[in-house]
Amino acid sequence: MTVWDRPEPPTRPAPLDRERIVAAAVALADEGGLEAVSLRKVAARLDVGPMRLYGYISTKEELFDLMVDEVHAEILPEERPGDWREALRGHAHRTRRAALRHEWLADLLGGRPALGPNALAVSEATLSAFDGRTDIDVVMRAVETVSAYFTGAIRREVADLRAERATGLSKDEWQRASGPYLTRMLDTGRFPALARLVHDGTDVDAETSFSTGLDWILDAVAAKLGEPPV
Amino acid sequence: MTVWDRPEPPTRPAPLDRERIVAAAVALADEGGLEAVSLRKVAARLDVGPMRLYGYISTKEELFDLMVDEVHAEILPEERPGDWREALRGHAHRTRRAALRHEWLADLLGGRPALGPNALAVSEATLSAFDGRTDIDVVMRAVETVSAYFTGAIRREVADLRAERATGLSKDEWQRASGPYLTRMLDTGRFPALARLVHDGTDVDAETSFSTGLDWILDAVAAKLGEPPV
DNA sequence: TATAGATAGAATACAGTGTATCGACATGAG
DNA sequence: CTCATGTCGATACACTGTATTCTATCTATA
Repeated sequence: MTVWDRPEPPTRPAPLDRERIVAAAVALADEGGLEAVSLRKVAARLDVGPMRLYGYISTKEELFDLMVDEVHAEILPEERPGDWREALRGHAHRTRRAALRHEWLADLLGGRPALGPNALAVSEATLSAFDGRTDIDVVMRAVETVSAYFTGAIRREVADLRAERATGLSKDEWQRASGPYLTRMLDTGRFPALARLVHDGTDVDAETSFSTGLDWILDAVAAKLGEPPV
Repeated sequence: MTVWDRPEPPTRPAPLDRERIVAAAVALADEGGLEAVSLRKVAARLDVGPMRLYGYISTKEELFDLMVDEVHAEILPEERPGDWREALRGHAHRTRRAALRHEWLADLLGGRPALGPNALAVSEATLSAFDGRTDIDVVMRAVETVSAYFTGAIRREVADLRAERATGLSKDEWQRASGPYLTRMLDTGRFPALARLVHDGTDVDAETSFSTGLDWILDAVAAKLGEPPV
């Protein structure tokens, strides 16, 4: 009679709590996207009836909010940023990387105010890089502008990624050669400027494009904060 | 026997087409948000069985795409913009206004590539304001940056609007006084920079904030396009 | 004209969804 | 031991997107 043939005790399910629920939901979303997250599936993954969840969560939207806050833990900077520029840039890039790890984040980003503790901590970290500044309205505008930018940019990047994946073609192939509908549209001659851009524009990788736009905005912010232009 | 007592002919339903379907869907969404749009309700509004729609649309997502393109008709500029700056600014503001008329647009914006004819026409209009420029990569980055910004900014604005509406409180009241959860969080002292900003920051109306951020970015773009700083 | 075939449309069906409600059971208090 | 309380599971409801199947109506041919 060893450990191995002795039957395990009737494994009473590990006690439920929000953390476990959110973790299960995140796992599901990572695997199959947001639409793979259903309360029934989350519950199943925890060996629990669907209704149990309502003891910890009052609606599915709330679960989504919790998921968003959960990944904000990954967005927290590890060390104090050197200056405000580094803080804003880091915030943007870490959010982007989190969204590439959890693509469903792109669907939720900006969809509702993010007020969870981790999200607040992220804001705090970013803002604290502006400590000592008195022009706090400019600071506020700066943070808002940058986060509007990266929200939009990340959404677009993920959207493009999915579209690309759906056709199984590389972006280059898709845009230039085959993508039959778009090619046809551009060939109508109704969109000359657009056609020229698609045809002659060099396409840069997503990260560079993200960074470039971000840096432009940071330059603008610097100007508004009264720093001398480079 | 007048027209009035003569029974109408058995009103055979107006012939179905995409336009009518999309219009019905948009109407539903305007009234009750995106979640009020179900194929059954759209069909019902057209006095038609749900399955009829599949002759014109192959999936619900496709319907959403069509809806997005439909409102892009409202985003088309009425007259040719004076210069690129006016073009970009106009594009942003018209998109914002469209999203305030059709809040559900905020949920869809940036969620998938917008390639419908109207969306393409909007891009074309914007791009054509750069006609004659040879630095087309810079132009591309400029357009992308600006549209990333307004996508994100619009989403946040609508999200805030809804949150505000949900509590029935004015933004001011909500942020400062009652919003019990947030106040409690800020009172923990864990978010001093954030607390200070919420407390001391003057809150400007959404439109001004949108415009300000946009203008900053346009300034940055101008710099990159090699125009002298103001 | 009669009949076969094609086709458009409705009805039904299925596998899921979020969530309200209700009933059993366990646990703690008197 | 009894009773109250409160937790948890099962059941139920109204709805979703979409596949399939059936039934009329129209077309074309014999």
